[in-house]
Amino acid sequence: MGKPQLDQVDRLLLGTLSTDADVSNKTLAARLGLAESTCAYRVRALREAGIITGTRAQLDLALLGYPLQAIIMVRLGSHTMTNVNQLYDALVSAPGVIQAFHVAGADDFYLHVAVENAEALRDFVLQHVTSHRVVRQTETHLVFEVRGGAGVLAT
Amino acid sequence: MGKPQLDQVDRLLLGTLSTDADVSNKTLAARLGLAESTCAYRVRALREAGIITGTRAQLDLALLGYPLQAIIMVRLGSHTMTNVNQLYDALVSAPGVIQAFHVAGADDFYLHVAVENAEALRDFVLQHVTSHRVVRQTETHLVFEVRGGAGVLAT
DNA sequence: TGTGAAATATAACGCTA
DNA sequence: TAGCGTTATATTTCACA
Repeated sequence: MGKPQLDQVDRLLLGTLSTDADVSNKTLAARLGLAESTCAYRVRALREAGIITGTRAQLDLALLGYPLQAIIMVRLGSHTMTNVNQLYDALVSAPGVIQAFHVAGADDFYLHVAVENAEALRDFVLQHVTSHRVVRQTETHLVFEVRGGAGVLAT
Repeated sequence: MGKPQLDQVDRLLLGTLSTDADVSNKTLAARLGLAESTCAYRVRALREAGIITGTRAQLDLALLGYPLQAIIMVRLGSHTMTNVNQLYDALVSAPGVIQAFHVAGADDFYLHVAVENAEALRDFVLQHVTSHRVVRQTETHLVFEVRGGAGVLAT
């Protein structure tokens, strides 16, 4: 499976689906001026090529009762491979974690979390982050707002 | 429209759909032991309540030709409301931006970006970030890996 | 690309607890 | 009020021409 060849139509399809995967094949085809069968075929091909890895429902976290978001920067004291991987596994499975970035630099992980309130945020850090021995330091930054970006297909 | 009352079934539905929104209503109902009509009704209700805001296709950015990801921290020199908002608007519409966080603390924005290579990353910062007068400083951190977290429904 | 048959989704209905 | 099962209608999916 070599590098897939993507034309402009594929990029338009991906751009649309990455914004709204609910569009029916019918309207998707009409929007791009494709035959329905062709459109369905191309979307399926993009899935089989692994370009589209899946689709996810987006949730309103505030309405769900988690109106407070934060980025928690996590710095380790020891960087053996097992330490890093075990902590990573633990962090991504902690309840409230939306995304976990393993990064280069002074910090090792950035955690994007959503919680009920400030108290829950404090408890999260204590229970799921600093409770790990290997964690040397954390820094918690309140998130005012998150916006989805234009993505890589905006050009 | 007050605060919606979510029971355990709703939380299971949301947990499933936020992981894989492609499941058919039929299998979704079977998995939770609901009648198909009930299942469809509840999902629709969650949409109408605004809990489910939409669904998005997830893309494999590396396969798409953007194998390099980074977090760019952006610090402003002036924080008037118009400055902040105008920059925010510009940043989220810059090609390659996956997400933009407006945060509290020394930095103002964290940008999660995906690019073709290191050169493109440099160009992105120069063209779409530091080119704005109001930007005083940036700090770019390479992302080794991103993982989706357990989410808020993991409990 | 177009077509047609099978599968599925949607929405409305009445019935029950 | 919420769940269920059943309809009829619309739509999607898939294999094939």
